[in-house]
Amino acid sequence: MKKRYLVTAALPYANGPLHIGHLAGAYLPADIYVRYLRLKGKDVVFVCGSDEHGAAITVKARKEGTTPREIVDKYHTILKDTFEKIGIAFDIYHRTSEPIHHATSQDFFRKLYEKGEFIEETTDQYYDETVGQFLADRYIVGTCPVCANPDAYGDQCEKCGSTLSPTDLIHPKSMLSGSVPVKRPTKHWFLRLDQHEKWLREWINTGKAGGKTRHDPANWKNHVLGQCNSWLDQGLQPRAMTRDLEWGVDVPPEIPGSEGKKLYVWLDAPIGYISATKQWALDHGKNWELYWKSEDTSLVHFIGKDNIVFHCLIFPAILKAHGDFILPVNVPANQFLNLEGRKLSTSKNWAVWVHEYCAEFEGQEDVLRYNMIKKMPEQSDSEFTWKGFQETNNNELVNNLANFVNRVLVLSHKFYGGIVPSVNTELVFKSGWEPDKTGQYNEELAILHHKLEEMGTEIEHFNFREALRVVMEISSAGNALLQFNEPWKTVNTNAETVQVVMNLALQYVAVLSVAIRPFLPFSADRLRNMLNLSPVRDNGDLLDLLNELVEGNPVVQPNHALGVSQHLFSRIPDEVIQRQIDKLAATDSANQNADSNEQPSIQYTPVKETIQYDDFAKIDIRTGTILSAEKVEKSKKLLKLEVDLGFETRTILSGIAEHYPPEEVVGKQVIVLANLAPRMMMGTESQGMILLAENSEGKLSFVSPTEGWQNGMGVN
RNA sequence: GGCGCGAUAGCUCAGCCGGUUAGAGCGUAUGAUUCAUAAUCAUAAGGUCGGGAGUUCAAGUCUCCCUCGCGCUACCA
Repeated sequence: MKKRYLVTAALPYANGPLHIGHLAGAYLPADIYVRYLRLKGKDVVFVCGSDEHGAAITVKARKEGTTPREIVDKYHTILKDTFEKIGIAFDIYHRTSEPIHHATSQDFFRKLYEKGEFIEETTDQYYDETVGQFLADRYIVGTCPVCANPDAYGDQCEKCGSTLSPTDLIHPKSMLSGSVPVKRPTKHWFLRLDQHEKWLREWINTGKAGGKTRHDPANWKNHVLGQCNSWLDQGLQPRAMTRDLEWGVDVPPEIPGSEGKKLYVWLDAPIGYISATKQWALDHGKNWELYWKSEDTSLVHFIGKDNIVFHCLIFPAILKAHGDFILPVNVPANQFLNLEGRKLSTSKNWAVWVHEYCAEFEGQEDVLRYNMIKKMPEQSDSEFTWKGFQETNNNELVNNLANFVNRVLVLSHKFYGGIVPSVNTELVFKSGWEPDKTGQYNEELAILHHKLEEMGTEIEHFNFREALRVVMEISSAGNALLQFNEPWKTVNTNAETVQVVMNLALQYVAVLSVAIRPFLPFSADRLRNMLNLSPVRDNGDLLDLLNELVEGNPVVQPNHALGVSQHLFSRIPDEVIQRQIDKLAATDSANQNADSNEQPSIQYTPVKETIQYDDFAKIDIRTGTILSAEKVEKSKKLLKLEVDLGFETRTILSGIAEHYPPEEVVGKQVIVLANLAPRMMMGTESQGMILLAENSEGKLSFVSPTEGWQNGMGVN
């Protein structure tokens, strides 16, 4: 194990609140890991913060008639507050709008620039001529080519979730002015990822970089390695590190051509981890560089699977390009959590919002945490259901854990007036670990020690579900210990043995009060209080506990006066669950209403700029007949058509494969744009364009003369 | 279309470099028990390991093909 740890959790984007998918994906595993390390007395810093830049925030601000600043302030506050309420124990929750972050990322950019890590490249981007501005992907709306949603953004369709690029949109429109954007060249700085491919490949697959072993790939998750290699095998391309944006970190002004350019999220967000660490160090009189530049530090990024290549390839490349920084030792990305059989969706409001949960289930934060851990999508996507939430709470937290604690405390008060009995360690009794096993006091403490170590090993390997299961085993064994020995029956006939059993049961409870701390921090505190023990300190308390147990020493001493038992967890009745299920159903029907309301209001695209007859006269449109059609290999949308124009036969590629099977279009008479410059697509030259009518849902229909017509005739 | 990951008991998931009758938790059934929030404990039933072919003395575990889910990514005049 390394000397110190720096743990990061993905920066949540400050344009919406936190839902359970975020929690189960990144924040909870990170929190458990960090709390565990602290319990083991490790030097660990846990950083996170709001990601507050980018076009989506400006778009949202524009929509709501407010400023980006107000948007990020609002959500930063909600996010920070939610994390606190649900017990995610960051050392610092920072934000990327802070000056220290702007300075840090500019320094980073400057360094890479000076080292010649960038190439400048000019590309065509959509530009809005009426407002004189380049358009970010999110500033362009149009019809989604997949689901025909007329309000899809240039980077993503929020209705069907497809990832898009602005050129995918069927009728692109600028969100700023409503005008049709034009393509215009713009210069940006690209990181030479291609030059980093070789060492990244070695580092990912062998753990070696710069001749030193940095990590063991066997400890990385399959899907993480798989996705990285998928990218590496396809060849890394230079990646733009800047954008034409209005809301973000400026490219350092002394760099020529920097006006109007902002750092792209690839740089901005991960450097947020660094600036957060800097701010934390300032606040606590520490040296941030120890955590980012010392080989003794273990850097771990907790993220969701959508962020894998970014944290495993791009950010490491950036760190390496800079030269002074360490690389992550693991990136334990989780998969996705579904809700009641469907993907979580912020825009469809298909989610359980953590801040709402905290308000509606006050004091039951740990119940959500417990469920999230049980359903953590560690290896594959998983599913949260309210019914399952209720069942795990009632069956495991109430019936098993809380009940065990309660019966031990109640019996202790009943038998000994709440004073921990002393023990004769020579006596034997029935062990709770398996039926018919004989127990002995010190042996049982050793088993507890072993279980805690097992829990720790699982956490260190990012197997949080398994770790939690091990903890619950202690509670089950405790219940069995009572069951087998039946102290309520034998307290008078075999008082001495009952004292040993009850004392041991209290040791179980005390061990649990520490063991559950990383998972259920609020309950751990309550339990300590019930035991009348000081709260667990996040500073080596587990280490101390392990040391005592291995020596055969009890962790609650004889004669210690216990506190009063309260219920650690309460049963959740059907009505409460039903209310949540109804709430989701209401969301569902609201969505459906919204859908059906949209149907009648067809959005007509605005008529294009007026042209002169001469412009039209340049266009040569002819009648033609499709002779043959076949699917273009490796393409989803393209059909390769042979079209008879009378005077000649043309090969034309047309993006209609999703609308028409090839056999259905053969023989159809069509209208062809005949003097369009030929263009190579998928290795074939397309010599024209078939004209099709398109409706508001993106469906296509051939246009042809109403009567049979000769081929090659003009259309005017 | 390409690539990656996944598909194992009713449910949620473990199964490392192939090796005895495939595991856990929850649920279910039966029995025991009553200190405890009708909680607990024991025992049992339940799987042709997504489908098909192959390699091997031996395959959930390796290879190939197919189906489904999820993610990344390409083409879209």
